[in-house]
This record gives sequence, structure tokens and C-alpha cells, in this order.
Amino acid sequence: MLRLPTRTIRKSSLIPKRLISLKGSHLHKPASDIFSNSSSSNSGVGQSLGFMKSSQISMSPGFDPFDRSHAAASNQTTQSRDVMQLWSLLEACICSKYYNRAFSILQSLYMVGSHRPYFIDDYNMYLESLVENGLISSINELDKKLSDDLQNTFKDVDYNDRTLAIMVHHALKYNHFQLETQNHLKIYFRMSVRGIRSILSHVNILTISDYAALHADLKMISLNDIPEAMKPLLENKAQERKKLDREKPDMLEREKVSVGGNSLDVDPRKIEADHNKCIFSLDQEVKPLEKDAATLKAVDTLNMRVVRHALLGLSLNEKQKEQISKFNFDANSNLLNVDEKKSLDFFEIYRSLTTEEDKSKFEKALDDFNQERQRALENRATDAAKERWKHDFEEAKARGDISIEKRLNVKLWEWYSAMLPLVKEEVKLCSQVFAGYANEKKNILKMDAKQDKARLDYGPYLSLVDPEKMCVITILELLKLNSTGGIIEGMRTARAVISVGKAIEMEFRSEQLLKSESQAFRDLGKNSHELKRYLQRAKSTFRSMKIEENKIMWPQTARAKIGSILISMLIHVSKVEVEGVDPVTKQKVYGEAPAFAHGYQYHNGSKLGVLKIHRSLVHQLNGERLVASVQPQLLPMLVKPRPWKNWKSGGYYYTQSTLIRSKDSPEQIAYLKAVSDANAIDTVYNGLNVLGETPWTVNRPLFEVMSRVWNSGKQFLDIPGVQEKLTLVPPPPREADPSVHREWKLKNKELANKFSSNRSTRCDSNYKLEIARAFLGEKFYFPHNLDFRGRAYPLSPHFNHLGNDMSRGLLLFWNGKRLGPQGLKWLKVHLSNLFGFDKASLNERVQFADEHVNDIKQSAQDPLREGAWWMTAEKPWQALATCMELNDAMKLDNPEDFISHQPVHQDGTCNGLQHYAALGGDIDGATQVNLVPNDRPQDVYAHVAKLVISRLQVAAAKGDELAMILKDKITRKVVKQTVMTNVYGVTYVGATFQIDKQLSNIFEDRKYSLELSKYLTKHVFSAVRELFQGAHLIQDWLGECSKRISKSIRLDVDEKSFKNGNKPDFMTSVIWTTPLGLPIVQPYRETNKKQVTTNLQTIFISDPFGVNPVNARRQKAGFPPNFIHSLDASHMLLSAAECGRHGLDFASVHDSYWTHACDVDKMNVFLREQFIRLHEVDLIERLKDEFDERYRNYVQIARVERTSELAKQIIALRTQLSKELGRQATLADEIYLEKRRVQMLQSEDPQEKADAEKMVTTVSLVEAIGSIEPIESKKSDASTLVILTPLRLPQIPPKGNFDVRELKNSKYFFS
Amino acid sequence: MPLPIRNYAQLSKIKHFYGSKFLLNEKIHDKILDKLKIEKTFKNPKEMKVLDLYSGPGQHSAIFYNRYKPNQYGVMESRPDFQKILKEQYEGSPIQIFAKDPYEWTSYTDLIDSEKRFVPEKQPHESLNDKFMVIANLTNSAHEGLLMQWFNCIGNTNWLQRFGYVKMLLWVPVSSAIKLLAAPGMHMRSKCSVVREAFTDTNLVAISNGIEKKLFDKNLFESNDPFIFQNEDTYPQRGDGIALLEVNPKKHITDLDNWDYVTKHLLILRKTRLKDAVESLGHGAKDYFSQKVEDPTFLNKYPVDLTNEDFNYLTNLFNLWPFKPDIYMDFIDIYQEEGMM
DNA sequence: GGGGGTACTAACGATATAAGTTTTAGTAAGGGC
DNA sequence: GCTCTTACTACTGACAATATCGTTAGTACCCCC
Repeated sequence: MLRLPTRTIRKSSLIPKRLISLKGSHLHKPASDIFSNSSSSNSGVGQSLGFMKSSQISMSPGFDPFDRSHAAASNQTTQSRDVMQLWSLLEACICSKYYNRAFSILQSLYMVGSHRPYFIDDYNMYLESLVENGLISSINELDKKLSDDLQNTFKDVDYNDRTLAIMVHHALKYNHFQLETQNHLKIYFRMSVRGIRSILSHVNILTISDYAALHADLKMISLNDIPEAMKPLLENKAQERKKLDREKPDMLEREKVSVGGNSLDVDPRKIEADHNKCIFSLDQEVKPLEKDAATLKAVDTLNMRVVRHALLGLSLNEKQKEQISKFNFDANSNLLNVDEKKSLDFFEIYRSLTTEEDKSKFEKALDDFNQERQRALENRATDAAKERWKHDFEEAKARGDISIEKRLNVKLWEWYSAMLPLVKEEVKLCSQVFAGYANEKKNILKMDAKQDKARLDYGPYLSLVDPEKMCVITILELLKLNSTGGIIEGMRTARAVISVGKAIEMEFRSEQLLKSESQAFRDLGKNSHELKRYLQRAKSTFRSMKIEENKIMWPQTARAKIGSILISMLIHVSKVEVEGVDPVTKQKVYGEAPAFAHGYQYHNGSKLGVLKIHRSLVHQLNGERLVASVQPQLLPMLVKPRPWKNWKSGGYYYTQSTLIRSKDSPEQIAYLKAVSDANAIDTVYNGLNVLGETPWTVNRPLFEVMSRVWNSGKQFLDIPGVQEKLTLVPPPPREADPSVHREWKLKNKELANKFSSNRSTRCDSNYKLEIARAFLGEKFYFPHNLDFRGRAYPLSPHFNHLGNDMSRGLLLFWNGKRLGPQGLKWLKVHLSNLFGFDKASLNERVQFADEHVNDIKQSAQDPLREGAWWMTAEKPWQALATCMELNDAMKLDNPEDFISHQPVHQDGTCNGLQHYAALGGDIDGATQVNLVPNDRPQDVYAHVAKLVISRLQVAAAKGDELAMILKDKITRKVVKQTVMTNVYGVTYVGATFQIDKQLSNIFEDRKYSLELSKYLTKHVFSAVRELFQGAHLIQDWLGECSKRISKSIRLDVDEKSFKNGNKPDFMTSVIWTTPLGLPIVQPYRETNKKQVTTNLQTIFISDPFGVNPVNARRQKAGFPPNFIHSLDASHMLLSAAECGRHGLDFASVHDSYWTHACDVDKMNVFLREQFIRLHEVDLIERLKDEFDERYRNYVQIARVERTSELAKQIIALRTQLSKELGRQATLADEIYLEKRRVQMLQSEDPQEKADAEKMVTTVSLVEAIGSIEPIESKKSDASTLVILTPLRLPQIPPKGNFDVRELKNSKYFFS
Repeated sequence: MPLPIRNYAQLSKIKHFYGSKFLLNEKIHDKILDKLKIEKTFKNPKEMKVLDLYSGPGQHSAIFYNRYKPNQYGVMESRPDFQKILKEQYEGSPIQIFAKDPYEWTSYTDLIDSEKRFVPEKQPHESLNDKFMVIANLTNSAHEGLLMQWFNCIGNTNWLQRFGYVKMLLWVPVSSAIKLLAAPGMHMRSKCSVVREAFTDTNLVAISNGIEKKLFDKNLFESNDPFIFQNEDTYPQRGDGIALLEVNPKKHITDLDNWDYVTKHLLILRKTRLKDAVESLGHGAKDYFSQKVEDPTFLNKYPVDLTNEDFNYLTNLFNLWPFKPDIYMDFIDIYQEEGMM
């Protein structure tokens, strides 16, 4: 039973602490005195973990979530949308060099008042482009342009230091030794707004030469003024110059490169040969990306040699040495090991190294090499695909191949070749239209005029990316989308056009980045190796800056439009050979048909636009390896991810990712940005960076087993077998009963569904395997970001440790650690857990493994033997990996000496319930989920099952028939899923369905089993409720809070919200701050989808920048589980950071934490400490305080009886108000008045304040009464009055007296 | 002895009408029957059998029975409040009450084939069955789907339509009547009106007052001369008006699957010239049809203007196309996938 | 020359579509104590 | 008379989309005063 020292008692003991921390006092020492260990030594953050700082920021009066900071320009939706569109169009026009149009867009932007303060950024972008593209031919011209623009056209705008940086950069294009130039420069520096350094900080405008000229030649700036990252480069440049002046550089001299202090002498002739070969191979295989790629290539070539020599300097065996010398270290031609023969197993080499010194040398070299490869990888994908098609095509042509079944790539090349001229023509037409736009339009034919009008819309976007690339992207995207969206042989048009548009945009972005990068660093060519380090650092500074700078996203409509243009061109040109049967002659007929066709399908009476892919092509696609078309942004990384520093800087190098995957919630981003800018969420970044920095590799033996299974094409474990084609049931005769027709339809739907889900899992497995193959022997990383509740996910979606058993089995930690005695034990426990034997004591689990030692051996040695033991595991692939690991270890004389790479998991027992139990203080509940120390793990599910059984027995005794039938059928398994999902707010129906899934195995009759399930669900729910009483009270409280919040109104509400009279749109979403300070905004709002006309059809999409009314239902249903998830996410990040700090490799799947076997004990200590740290504060109470603060002065709508005194007062007030207004007063008026009152109350002016206190509004009347509960009415008829009341949240439910600190010694908390 | 008939005041006391609407004026029912002259089809009404689906309170059933004294008159009603009043009124009378759900196909097979409590006479599909008629009230807007399915059943000659071309008197919402009766070229022309045109001769027998005639084919009111009754004689009074349709099934083509595919798809692009609209029928359809259709002006028509004859013609061509797509693949399987990104 | 009105067009909103029907919550009524 | 249960009807975001039509708002042009 629950003992109830009420929350108030507990609260009083907490008050002093809370008061201090609320004030943000530095005096407050973490309560870590209790644990004198290192866990809270993390300076600064301390006990508050970030919550206080962050929550204060996001509630401060100056913070407006709908301000432009997140890309919206003001709280007026339409305006922000306009700004966004103008921006993206501006960018597109500038990049396409449509400067006239760009200028007129600037003028439009200038008109948007709220945008004014930021306008100069846009102008700078324009100016920079003018300068870079040589459209300004003298210093004076630029001066004149600037003064014209800023003094006349854009009067109210001032330049900033960035503008000046552009001016400086421009001036330095001319001979800077001339006095005039120098004078200009001096003037610019004098004009500086925030000092010379501020001008010079624009490393993405000023080049090294610029810095060099200013510093070395003109002595206008001192070295200290130059940004840190640039200094070494500059110094080097200076030296180089000197050298250049002195003598011609000696090529041979520079072949002496040193790595890690080891000087390597190399035969110069050999290197020269390498060099040539390399250039040759580059020219042959891959077309240079851009004109200055040649320069980069030289660097790479040098780098290659460095890497090779570094590697050869290690103590390796002969075979390895030979492999290394044969391996082509050119990053571009060795993106990934597509061809296994050529590949080098870095992991194998690394593993064979014996000394730490060798290892670290090796890793250094590998990292250098991988830096280049990562760059190439992120930038070369489309070219690579195209080259492959071309290659296959030419090969086929050489062979004289004319077979009907052309190789896929040959076809693709043909389409590409046919499509390219069309695209080029269209691009040309677009630029003609723009030329016309400049000279004022002239009248043409009506049809053309319409088309041209459309071109004005999409033209700027279409001119940004090389037509060749656009063709490739279009083709690849469409192939990739085959059979998505439930369409059997095709895809949804809407998705296709958006995907293509998005892919074009992505390509544009990374191309931009690369282009500006190589531009910025173009003067740094042939340099020594040390410099590369600096260069890399400078580049990454540069990149981060560039990426962050980019706030522009193309509007969905623009994506859709260019996507549809490209797709319709492809539809037009792509043909496949087809065969059919003439229905009359029954002869085979051959012909040609479009490969893609646009059409429609109905679903529930609504139309759906589809792009069908021709059958003959679909067949071919099934056989192909499509790995080539995986976007590099979706692959693991070869180097450590860019660490998270702020909300949009982290992850891949050439692609922007945001900290939170927000699906179109500007509100969420605004909160995130505010706290990120205030550095209030560093704990989050820390945790996330630990996850990203864990190096992984592929488990080769396991891969080989899978590979064999895969190639057999047969179904195996969770890999579905190859399936030829979908065969549907023939239709029943026409006159068959309608029910038969219905059955037939259902049957076919089911078949199709099974087919496509099989296809997609097989396809998905294929992706996984192919990616794994490509990463065999590599060292790689998973960049992570968060979902909106703060849960971490790897960015690379196909292959990662969150994937299914197969993906997980394939992954190993790159780093190895000696097992030691505990490690061996944990490895065995791990195996036992993977078999589902996880509710026994640790010793029993070890014993389990020991008992199966022969099975382990056999599984490891002959995994594909019929009926091998590992296949019977709950998670077979991981079990096999562990068997192999154990087997290898046991081969040693002392298995404890084994260097283990296998991640060992520790899973929370129903983690959601663990958090609930801690929040609610349920002793029973806490015991059941192992928060309380015990000598063996508790099994909640079994316990609930027991409770259910006893309930049923009681009911059965009373003669309840259903109970009698069920009472012997209840097992742990029946209730498991329901108990688990109960925490996540599963609905009654959902739970019934889950239980039915279990019961239908026992009971034949579907209807009957459903009835039983319904009945049983009730009992399971109440059993869980009983066991976790406190937890459920909290769940209810959370639900009630979110319901009230999402039905509340902000005082400065938009008038538009009241367009439905007294039934306003509710705009308030539930927002809270996690213990780590991450603000969570529930993104559940009504979607406002609109039709957008494209070339093919209209598509139905939502505008991501709209601020729509909240979806109260989802807000309510989502909050309790989301809150818990935000806690488990916080716990995970805290644990990650802690593990990282202690040098553990760490990974997590939400509530399953992974580390090396030997570190499990340490990790367990950390994670328990962090859990305690998290829950030491009364989180619920803090949440209520936060809500009270955040939603202070919000009002809600209620109904009271008209006969009540309050109602009479309000009616009187309203009558009076109406009289004053001369019209019927509305709720909006009342809110306005209340807003005035609140504002005046906060006024500095004592008179005003006094007035406000006297002021009476309808809300203040309610406030005076206090509670309206006695007169509140649920009915909505004439007897009730609709009134506004202040938002009040319900009282916090009492808390049980479980003390979370007991957890410290509970070894089964996670196990 | 005639069956008792309750009046409007009595019947409107019923608690729930489940979204259905009924004409509850005895006199008007009589006038409508006068107008219908079902004797023309049922030469000897005393030999006929009538199945009255969703009969509601059964006022019209009793009126019909009193007038024609058919061989068998069954009402099928599943809604408790109606069942209750039917039982009170007609239990033990010649009107048989079947407490089954007319929505369920099994209700019919059970009633007719298993229980054999109501067995209509099967007649060849040549002319209207003169021994069996269906009356139904599908005025609940939720039943519109069922209405359309029943029309499909005429095409498939299954369900009650397996007993021959069975005349149906259907009470439907005015909106459904407009949809079904739309002629080529009209605003509301859609597949279901093509279905009606293809499988039946349908007349508008009676309709609520206050309906704009221009929503119907302009000839319809002249040729059918529907009886116009007052909304006040219906219950519940709120909601849109209702209409009575007389549906007479007729001979039609049997290649329904292809016909269905062609019609359905072409009517999506109802205002796109046929030459372009056909492309949505499959890969390369435009080429095929441009080549096969002989009359060049035909391809310049709009799908919305086509008659059922035209659709039959196109279906025929489609059927002869060697590269036609698999029409049975023309569906979407449930919404799956889409992970997080 | 200016203002007002008209004509045209873009833009937005509404509606129908097909044809097994579908959750889920909230409210009203009814029945049992 | 009260509370609890049941059943019906109201939700509709999964008409998880699109073609078409009608209306409105905006703009340009012309004519008249």
C-alpha cells in the first residue's frame, strides 16, 4: 500500500532549496555532498543541469517565439511567410546572377518593416555576389553603388562590418600598393561599426591573401586582429612568399615529409610515378568537379603519399604492407569499398597493431585520409552515379549489345542523354525570360506568356545547379522512390516532386559550400603537411560559419515546381521496351512505352496522384544494387562528426543538420535558438557529442554470414526471401455475392501489402548490408541529433545501431578493450539477455552462458548449420556476434585477456515506468521496476499478470463468465506489451488490439477473442493503475494540465483567432524545459495544407511557416508520454556525458545503454547516479512552477450558471462595455482589456499601476472570486454563460515516499 | 381489415431517427403510389413480394400493404427504436419484421438462403421481375455508400438483383438524387450517374419542396413530373430534403472491370480533352488511343460530356490494347512506412 | 486631369470524388440503487 | 434523487488528395465630368 506523507509535507522540506535555485544563486551547491564521488564535479552546470538558466530564457519577457530569429520575420504569419519566400528567391536570383530581379526582391524585402533590422544581411549577400562575379569594375564604382543604395533606395538601413569586409575584399582585388587603394582601405576601417577585428572576423569573405596583404604588405592590421584559425595559414603564407621570392621551390625537397616526428625518405621517382598515375586515374574515371579541382588534387596526391608512408612505417606483416602499397589512397577514387578486392581492412590492421604508439600513429594517418574521403563522399555522389551509367553504356556499345533486356545503367544513361538537352533548353528559356524581365516584358502569345510567367517563378531555382546533375538527381530520386507510399509499382507524385526538388536544393547547398570554400582557400595550394592541419581547422571554421549563416530554405512550392518540371521532362524522354499480348490474336507484341507514367488512383474517394513505373523496369530494379544512390548525407561518417556547438551546427560537414528534427515547427526552433544562443544547453551538446564520437566498425565475420544468407535469396530469420512478382487472386465471377467481392478485394490488398512490406524490408536489409559492405574494415561514426522530445537518433537512417537486430549485430566498437574478469562475466550476461533470459539474477545468467558453452562454440564455428543454437535467441544476430566474441575469447588461455569490441547492453526495465515510479514515489511500483535494491530482478510484467489473475479470480468467484474463462490463460506475455505501452499513453482500443494479438493464439473465434480482449484490457489497465498509483495520478495530472494549456489563450492573442466569434482558435502548445534545459514544444498543430499547382498536377502540401491552431487532442494525448520521454532522454544524455568524461565508449538506444563489457560496471554506477541526480529534485513540482510562470495571465474559457452572482456581474460589465463600444462586446474585447490591465499592473508609473488595480475586467471579477468550481457548468445551453477565467492548473497529486536515492545500490536497475 | 397507421404526431415522438428522414404523411404516400402505378409492372400485386429495407417506423409499409395486399411484405430494420415501434404495431400482422441489419450482406443470404423466411421468385434478366420489389429508405447520409453499392449490384446481378431485374423504390437525400440523375455535361456528372445510366432507367418520383430545378437535368422535371411534398410532412424536419427514386434495372454490358477502370480514371480529368486525359490510363495510352480512335473530333471531347455509350466504346478499345496496365493493381495498400528523418 | 467605374485576372475557397463502415470522445438518457 | 452505465451522435486530420468551379479581391484601363 501507498503511504501518503502528502506532497505538501515534502514540499515544505524542499522549499528553501528551491527558492535558492530559482534565484539562480551561485551559492547553491549541488546536493552532491551525499555522493562525494566525481559525478557532480562538472563545474558550472552543477545540480541545475541547465534547467534553470534555460527555462528562464525561454520565459523572459523579451523572448518572442514567433520572431524572425527562426526565419520568420514577425509574429504575423503571412509576413513571415513572405519573407521566407523572398529570401529564397533572392538567394536563387543572386546565385543565378539575375541581379535586376534580385534588386527588386531586395526592394520588396525592404518594404517589410519588421524585417528591416536584418535587411543589411540580405543586402550584403547581394553585394558580395556582385563583387565576386566581377560586376563592379572599380573601387569607386562600388563606393558609389553602396552610397546610392543605402542613401536613396534603402534609406533606413545602415551598413555593418560585413559590408565593410566586402568592400575591403573588393578593394584588395586591385593593386594594394597604390596609394588610392590604401586610402580606401583606411576609410573602410575607419567606418567600422564594431572595430577592425569585427571586419576581419569575416573569414568567409576575406581570403588569406587579403589578410596577408593587409598584414604583411600594408601593415594596416596586426596579427592579433586576425581570426585565430587564419593565423597559422597566414604565417605559412608569409614564409612561402619569402621562399618564392628567393628561389624556385624544389619539388624533391618537399617530398620529404614528416609525420609524427618520423622522417620518411622516399624515392622521388616512385612518387612521381604515383603522382602521374593518380592524375591519370582521376581524369579517366571521374571528371573533375570544378575548375580548381586540379589544385586540390595536388594536395590530395601529396596527402595520399603521406598516409601511405605513415602506414608503412608501422610494424605490419608483409601481407599488410603489400596491401598498403597497392592500395590507392586517392580519396576521390576510393570513396568507399564498393569493390571488395581493392579494399583495405583498416580495422584488421588496427587490431593487429600491438603498441599504443603504433595505434595512435595509425589512427592519425587514417583520420587524415578519412578527412579527404569524407569531403569527397559528401560531394561526389551524383557524379559517381553518372559515370557508372556512362561506363556501362559505353561498355555495352563496345560489345554491340542490343539485347532487349538492356542493363539498367545503359537505360539510365540513355534517359540522361535524352533529358539533358531538354533541361538545358528550359534553363535557357528561363534566362531569356529573365532577360526580358530586365527590359520590361513584351507581349507574346498567350500560351507562351503563361508558361513564361511560370518560369519567372521557378526559373531562378532551375538555374542554380548544373543541368547534368539535375538530370542525374531526378533519375536517382525516382528510382529510389519505387514502390513507396503504398503504390505497387510507382510512387506518389507529391512525394516525388518534393523529393526531387529537395535533392536539387541539397545539391545546391553543398555545391555552394564547396565552391565558396575552394574560392576562399584557393591561394593555398601546394603546401606541406603540417599546414594541412591548420588548413583543415581553418576550413572547418569556415564551413561552420557558412552553414550557420544559411537560414534560407526553399519553399515547398518552389521545390515542387522544379521537381515537377524535371520529372515531366524525364517522363517525356524515358522509354523502356515492353512486351504484351494482343487480346485478339494472342500473339506476343513488342513495343516501346514510357518508363514513367503519370496518373491517379482513388483511395476512399479521394484522388491520389501517382507516378507509375513500368513493370518491365520494376523487375529490373529489384535485382540492382541501389546502394550507389544512397545520399551521402545518409551514411555514417568516416570522421568524427562536427561537434554540436549550437542548434544548427553539428553533424555532417557539408550539410546542415539541426539539433532537433522539427517537422516544420518554427515555434520549436525559436525556443531552441533562444536557449542555444544563451549557451544554456551545453549539457545536451556534451551528451550528444559523446554519442557522435564513438567510433564503430563492421563485424566482418557476421557480415559474411549474412552475406551468404542474403545471396541465397531465401527467407532467413527476419530477412524475407526474394519474391518474383506480385500475383493477385483473380476476381470472382460478376454475380458472386457482394461479400465475396469484398473478400476478394481484401485478400488482394493483403497480398499487396505483404508483398510490398516484404519488398521494403528486403530492400531495407539490402541497404543495410550494402552500406555495411562499403564500411567493412572502416572506422566510422554516427552523427546524432534529437527528436522534439530530446531523444537522440543517428542522422544516418539506413544503417545504425538503432536499427533491427541485423544492424545491431553488424556493429562493433572500433576500439577494443581487454575483457578482464568483469568483462567476461558481462559478456555472458549479455548473451543470456539476448536469448531473452533476462529476468534471472546475474549469476544465473552467467550460468546460462556457461551451460551453453558448446552451443556457443558450435554457433560461432558453424553458424549456418541447420538449427544452430543462436538462431533460437530472441535477438539472433546479436547473439551470434556475441557467441563469436565469446568463442574467440575462450580460445585464449586466459579469456580475460581478450580484447573485446562487442557492445554490451544494459536495458532499463520498462524505463518509462521507472521514471513514473520515481516521480510518483510509489514504493510498490519502484520495487517492481528495480529502483529498489534486490537480490534478483523484479519482473513487472509477471507481477502485473499475477495481479490480473487475482482480479479475475475474484470476478470469477462472483460468477463472471469471462473471468472464469480467462483466469487460467493469463501469462506474462499477454500483458507485457500493454503494460509497456500503457506508459506511452496507449488507448483502450490499442491495448485491446495488443491483447487480442496474444489471445487470438488461444481462442479460435476472432470475435470471441476480441470480446475477451476487451474485457481483459479493462482488468490489465486497472491492475497497472493499482500498482503504479502515484504514477497514474501523475499521468492524469499531466493530461489535465496539457488539456487546459492547449485550450488556453494568450492575452496578446491575434485578433484573427477570434474569427469564429466566441469560439476562438487555441494557439497555445504545451512547452516545458527538460532537466538539461532543452525546451520542448509539442509540435501538434492543425496542418494547413493547400493545393499547389505544378506541371503535372496540383499537390497538397502544408506551409511549414504557418502558425496554426493547436490540435488540443494530440497535445493532451501526447504530453504524458512525451514528458517521460524527455526525462529518459535527459537521463541518457547525462549518462552519455558522464561515460564520455570517464573515457568509456558509449552508445544508446533510448533506454538501452551500450558500452564495452569491461566498462559495464562503471557505466551502471554512472547511470544510476545520473538517474538519482535527475530525480532528486521534485520534477513535477518544478514542472508546475514552470507552467504557472510560463502561462501566467493566460485565460481559458469556462461556462458558469447564469443565475450565479458572478455571472450577473459579468453580464452587467459586458452590457456596460457594449454601450461604450457602441457594438456588442466580444471575448476578444475582454481579452484586450485584460491585457491592458496586466500591462498597466506591470507599469513603472505608480499612477498607472494604481489605476490598474482599480480596473475591473471580466477576468478580474473571476479572479476575485477565486474558484468558479461551485458554479461551473458542463452544459452548453442558454442557462450557462461563457466566461473567461484565468488559467489555473490542478493541484499536484500527492507523492508516495519512495526515496530515489535508494536506487544507488540497485544493481538490476538497468541490466 | 386494414393495418392501423400511425400519424405524424405519433411517430415523431420516437426518440432516435438515426440520421434518417421519413415522409410521414399518409395522404401523400397514397398520392405517390397513385402516381407510381406499380400495377404496370406487377400485373397482379397480390402475388408480389416486397422487401422493405430500413423501413423506419413503417408507416409507408402499412400504407403499401393496405393498398396492394401483397403476397409477402417484409421489413428489415436493425435500429432498436424503430424495431420497438414496429413490433408494437405490426407484430403478428401480415407485415413480417426481420430484425437484421440491411447493411450486412449476410442478412440477405441468411434470410433468403438459410432461413428461407423470405424467398423471392427468380426471373431471368430480361425484363423487370413482376413478383418482387424492393423498397428502402437510405436517407441517412451515412448510407450513401450503400446506395451506390446497390447500384453496383444491379450491374453485377448479385444481392437482391440476382432475382432478375428487380424494381427498387429508394428514398434518398436530394443530394444523392442529384448525383445519380446527372446527365452528360452537367456539373454533378460523375461515375455514379454513369452507373445509373448504364444499368437502370431511373425516375424521380417525388421530392421535397424548395429544391432548385436547375440542379437536375432540365428535361427531367418535365418527363418525370415528380410529386413535390412539403418538408413539414417529413421527420426530422431539419436537414436537407429527400427524394423518392424509382429504379428499373435494365440490360447492360458485362465487362464491368475494364469499364469501371476506364470510366473512373477518365472522369478525374473531366475537363481535360480526351486526347490528353487518356494518358492517365496507362503507359503510352495517348499514343494508342490517338491511333485507334477513328473520329478525330471524338478525342477533342471532354470526359464529362461522354455518354455511357462513349464509355463503352472506349472500354472496348482499352480492352484490345496489348500493353494495357493491370487494372486489378489499381489500388493503394494501407499507409505504412515513413520513419523519422 | 482626376476620379470612378468597368473589365479582366489572379487567388482563394468550396465542393465533389468512391463506395464496406470508421475512432473516439463526449453527452444524454436511462436504469438501478 | 443520485450515480453509474450504456448508447447514440457528434466529432473528422488520418476524405493522411486533387480537379474544377465560383467568388472575391485586386489591378489596370477607359471614359466621362
